[in-house]
Amino acid sequence: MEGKKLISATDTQYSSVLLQSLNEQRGHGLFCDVTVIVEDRKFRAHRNILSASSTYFHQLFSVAGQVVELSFVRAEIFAEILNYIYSSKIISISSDLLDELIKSGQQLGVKFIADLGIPPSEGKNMPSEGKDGASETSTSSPGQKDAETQVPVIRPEGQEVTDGMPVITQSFSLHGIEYETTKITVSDSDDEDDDVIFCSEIVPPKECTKDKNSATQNQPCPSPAGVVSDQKSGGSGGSPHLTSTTAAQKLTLSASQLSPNQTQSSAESLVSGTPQHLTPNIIVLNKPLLNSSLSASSLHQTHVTPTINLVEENQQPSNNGSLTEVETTAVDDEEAVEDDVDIISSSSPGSVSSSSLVQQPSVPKAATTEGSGVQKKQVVTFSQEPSSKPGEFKIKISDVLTGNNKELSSGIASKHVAEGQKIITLDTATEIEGLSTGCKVYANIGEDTYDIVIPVKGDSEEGEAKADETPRTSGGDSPNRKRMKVKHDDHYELIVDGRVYYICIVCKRSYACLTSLRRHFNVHSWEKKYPCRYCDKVFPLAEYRTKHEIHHTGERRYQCLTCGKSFINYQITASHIRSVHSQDPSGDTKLYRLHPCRSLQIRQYAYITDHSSSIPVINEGGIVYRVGTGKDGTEGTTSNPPAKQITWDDIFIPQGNEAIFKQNPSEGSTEFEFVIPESY
DNA sequence: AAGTTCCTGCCACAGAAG
DNA sequence: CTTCTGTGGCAGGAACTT
Repeated sequence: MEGKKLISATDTQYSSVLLQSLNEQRGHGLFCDVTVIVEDRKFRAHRNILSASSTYFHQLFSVAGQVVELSFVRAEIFAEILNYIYSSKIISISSDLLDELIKSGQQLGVKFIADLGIPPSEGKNMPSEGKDGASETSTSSPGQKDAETQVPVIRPEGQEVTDGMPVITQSFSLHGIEYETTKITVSDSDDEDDDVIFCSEIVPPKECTKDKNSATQNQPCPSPAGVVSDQKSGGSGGSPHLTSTTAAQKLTLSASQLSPNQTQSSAESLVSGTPQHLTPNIIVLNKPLLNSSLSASSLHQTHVTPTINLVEENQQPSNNGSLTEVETTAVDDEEAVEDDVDIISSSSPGSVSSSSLVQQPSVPKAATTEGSGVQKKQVVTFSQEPSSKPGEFKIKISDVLTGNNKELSSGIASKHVAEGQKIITLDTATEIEGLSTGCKVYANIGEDTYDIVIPVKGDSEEGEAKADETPRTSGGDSPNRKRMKVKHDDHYELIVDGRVYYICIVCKRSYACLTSLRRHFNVHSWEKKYPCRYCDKVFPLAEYRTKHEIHHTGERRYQCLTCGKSFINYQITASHIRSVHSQDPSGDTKLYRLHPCRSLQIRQYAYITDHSSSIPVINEGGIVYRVGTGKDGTEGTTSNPPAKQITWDDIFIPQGNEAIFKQNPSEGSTEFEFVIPESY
């Protein structure tokens, strides 16, 4: 041993080469495992890279899936940030975007960018907690106000600061900075590679904020989900954030109505939610009645919205906590990870933050509030939905503010702040889902107690947090996984009077049937896409496509038994029966006949996924055709996998790939053997 | 007003797993 | 064979578009 020399070698080029390589991969979409949707653009990237560079993503990916939507940053800005992440450089960015860039950098927890503009001197004092500090000061500092005046410190290259503060130089290199990845201990299993998580922010970009009020009607910020082709934003799916105003979610908006300061506060909290964590928190979920009423527009305000206490069961039963709040005592370690309450949330207050639940007329009688000792979350509100069916009402778990305005919150907030505790405001149930997987959450509404069950990650349904025996096999396709069973983190469950409702984590719609929710969720995730074979439209639901295609084929399956006329769909048929025959089509007697579908093969399990192959193949009813080249509609045999695979780009990207779906039926393409129904 | 699309509970079917 | 899960059609109401 003695005689041997120990040799060390450092490849100084390695990191840069590696980064460059990764960037190239990104450029080609190679190995990208996450899609970040910002406005109407989507960015493919690598989770590892993002999470390593951004505390925000680090946390987000512990719960998010393959698709993430950010609404608090503009695409243009995000592109810059992404470029930085993959190149360590910010190149020639317009100075007027700097403020926004910095702000976004703060929100995303990209230290270098977040720290741009902070004078070195100040920088030194920057809390290592990066985001934390940033968040608190963010609203006031660098980003906004000094905007123009605040010119980032620019120094000659050689003069870099070694204390870790970034300096703007020509090359923008970061020296001496150590990202504290350590603080992020959250990482639990990460694996969730499920569906989609839409992230929005409390303080939306100016433009967005402005319209907030009108947000209900329009989408202030472009939404990705809707993104797709011509489709009308897939209904609700559209943009979960800010927008959705579908009936089911009429309640939303709340956040948007928040007063400036409210918004701000929440903003802070959100921001803080980003990178900081691991602090015992008080989760305050609540929302001022006033606001709620406002927000919900006319709908409910007449009704006084009761305050709900959400109680999250904690390991520690004994929790004093007054009704209003309870602090989350440090949870057991084991669970601590999973619980990081603060983490999460990507949802935005400003965004859709209400959950609606159709409740049965007969509301349960107070199930005893079991949550005796537990962590309580002061929560939110509810509202009765006048327009709903009698007896129905919607539960709204809405935005929360850090205690400043509400009676409750305020008290609490200050109190705990004083105690040095962190008050995390969670807005919407999204957070609940994010933080309490596996925990039971109760919502006490008036006399009644409802359970909110966050399905254990990994095993979707069956509500009751099945203690997650198998922390999910996650992406890791464990061999014994049931038929490609997909893990879904697409919902949480709310149990009302023994009845389970499935709440979409994205838009908060409630469903009585999990299958309905699953089906619905695709409008958010677009995990599967159903392209029309006649035109370039793509649908998130097979049925939509089917109905749409019927219009291409012209088949009229619905026949009026009274006059014999045939119609394309039920609606027209019913309309005809009502107007012409003055009868009620939905009555007991069948007034129409539905002929079997002849032009389209029914029940074809053909859809497309993002998965792999780049060669689109579609298999419909035993016919396999290639849609890529547009040349020959090679027909194959049935047994081929029914997958028509294309990438996100094929769908989302603009006009470029339209060809893919253009089948040009007019050419009499042989691929389609549609039978023109006689009735037509 | 008519037509079209969306939504969601319900149901049946198909295929994989046990 | 049974069970579980995914898938998709249907009804019928609602919202949206033309």
